[in-house]
Amino acid sequence: MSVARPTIHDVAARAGVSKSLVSLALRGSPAVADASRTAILAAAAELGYRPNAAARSLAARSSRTVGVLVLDLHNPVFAEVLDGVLAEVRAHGYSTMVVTGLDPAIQTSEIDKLLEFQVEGLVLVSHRLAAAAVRAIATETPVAVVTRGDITGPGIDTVRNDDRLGAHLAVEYLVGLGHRRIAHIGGGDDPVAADRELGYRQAMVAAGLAQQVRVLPGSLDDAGGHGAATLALASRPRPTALFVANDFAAMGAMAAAVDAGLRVPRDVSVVGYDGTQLGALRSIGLTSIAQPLTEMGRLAAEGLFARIEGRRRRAQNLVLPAEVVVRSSTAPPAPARTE
Amino acid sequence: MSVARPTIHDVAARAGVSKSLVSLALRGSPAVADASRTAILAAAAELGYRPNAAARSLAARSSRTVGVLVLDLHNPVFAEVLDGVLAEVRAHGYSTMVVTGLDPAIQTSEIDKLLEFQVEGLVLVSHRLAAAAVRAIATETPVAVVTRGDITGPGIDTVRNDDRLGAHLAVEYLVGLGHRRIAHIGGGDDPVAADRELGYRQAMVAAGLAQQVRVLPGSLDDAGGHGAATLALASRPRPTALFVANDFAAMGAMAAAVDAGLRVPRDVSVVGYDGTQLGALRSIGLTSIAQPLTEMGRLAAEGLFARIEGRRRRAQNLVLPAEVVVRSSTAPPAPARTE
DNA sequence: TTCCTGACTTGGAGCGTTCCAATTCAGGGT
DNA sequence: ACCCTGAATTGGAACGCTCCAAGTCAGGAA
Repeated sequence: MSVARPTIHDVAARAGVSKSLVSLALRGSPAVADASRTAILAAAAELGYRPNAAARSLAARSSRTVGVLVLDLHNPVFAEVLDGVLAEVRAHGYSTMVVTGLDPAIQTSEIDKLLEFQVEGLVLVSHRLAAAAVRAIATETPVAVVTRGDITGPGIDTVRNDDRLGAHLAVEYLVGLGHRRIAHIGGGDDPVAADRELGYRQAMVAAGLAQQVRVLPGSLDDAGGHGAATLALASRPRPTALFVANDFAAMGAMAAAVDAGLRVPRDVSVVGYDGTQLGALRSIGLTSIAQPLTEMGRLAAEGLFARIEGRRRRAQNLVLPAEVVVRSSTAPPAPARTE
Repeated sequence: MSVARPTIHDVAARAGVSKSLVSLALRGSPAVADASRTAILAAAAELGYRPNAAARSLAARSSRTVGVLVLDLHNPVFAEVLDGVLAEVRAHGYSTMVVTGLDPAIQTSEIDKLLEFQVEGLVLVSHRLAAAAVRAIATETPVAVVTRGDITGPGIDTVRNDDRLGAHLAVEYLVGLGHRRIAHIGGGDDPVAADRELGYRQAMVAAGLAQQVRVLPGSLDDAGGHGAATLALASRPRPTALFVANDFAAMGAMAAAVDAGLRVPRDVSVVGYDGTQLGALRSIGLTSIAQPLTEMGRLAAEGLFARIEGRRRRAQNLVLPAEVVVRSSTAPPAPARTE
């Protein structure tokens, strides 16, 4: 391609000043005389000069970049969190390097790359790393974990919603509608899913429905929700409502209901978790426990900057409220029949 | 955080060799004696040495990184394209820097950042840049554009599907089912959407249905599809099938049908475009014209490396086939009534 | 005039690597 | 004993920038 990009030297030569002054002018130092500044900017524009980030990073001993690891870009949850992170990072004039990987091994290698780039902080959105790995990373650079709160330590901020409380909200909402046979479709061994399941159990007991507790093992995706819901809906007495571990799986559960010849919400109500924009699509209309995903991303980044800029030293563990967002997948149960 | 990371000098001192040999050993040069290599690797491990990417990039005059711009991470189309890009880039031992931005101004500033990082190539997934801007970028670094083929020039590869042909497939498939009143929900002024609309018109004429051509202006999202479909379904005679500009909008259209008291596919068939995993969700089951999204991403990256490595100089414009993926949103039209 | 001051400007020393030419050194051939 | 060779290793010069101590220079005070 283009041979030899112009450097700061070329700009200096063209403007008839020293490279140091060019550096100063380009970074907006007020000490530069107006005439010099004008000449330098003109020369830079004429040459199509573009600063070399690697050189700047090396010389300034600062990359002005934060890294972000997201579990899976297919799940819209992560896109929403990312919105918040990116906006906040941009507001601070930093760059973001985004990497992904479902597999922990890939996650580790991607994080290594970020650290080699000398990122000044790391946001982990739903990682699958071992606690020891996260703590090790936190000794090198500030870390903020979004959606999980189970790993803490010096240098590790967390931002999450209270999944247990969210599950309570779901159960209470369904109970309020008149449901009693409320089954839960679990999300596998994910720590977040475990909390939601626990919250479900506690809330059922608190509502005097200990007898009705029913948990079907599923997973956090479409297929898992479909499979578990199929089983749940085939059992007798059939549940009148399903509280599913996340929106993605809830969509599978809704399909399972249709496949079983049931109508949502007339025959069975479905509640998801996350409050993704996906569930808000008109053809889905999923009632869900909504987390403030974008805000969580924003807060994670904000917290990171507080540490990068030395405004805070202690780790911060934020817990944000979740709320029931009612759409069209829930309704009071059909009047009791002789089941 | 951690003060002063160990450098190659520290490793050299610890292993009792010169920094040059450390550099050689770390990069796996066969010229290094086994004993030295072992000592160096051990020293590096003990110190927790991590190479500095900025320094390497500067000294080697190569960042071994490619940049990727995606329009919008919320649309699963892009996640699928990204899968292909990331896999191919990783296979070449390069890193990827992903940036996003719906707004052309943000896209431009993000691309500037990528260029400052000295990326060695750029993949643009559904950008919204002016042709002149893309051509300017292509003078600095190889560019591959995915999903659009309207901007060409030296240094610009394109990978897309034939949207016009895909639209033909959709119409022919619906005609084959027996549909005649097939309306099209357009996707706005996007060049991709324009091709799909054109293909629809041509295919209708080719099928002898010139009289039935009906195009409703919409957009490439849920709301646009919903609005346009509502209008289409309210008109008389009502279309028996809707061919919608993309999957996202098609989901809105399906919802509009339900809202109008119609059932899909009994009363109206819906065909989308893109073949996203979203449409494959069990509760949606959208028939769609599927593009090989991941493969397109992979090919774009592969083409980029062909240019980075100097194996090819001329621009390449790939057009991949699309295919009808039949799911549950289409069926033969209901037997004709006296409409 | 001389000195001082403050506003600008500058050269050079890094930053942590890679790359290259040059050096060392053991062993084999003579 | 001497030269040659090739394998292994090395020092130093970049790479393009930032940062700092030091320099220049006009104009005002003495």
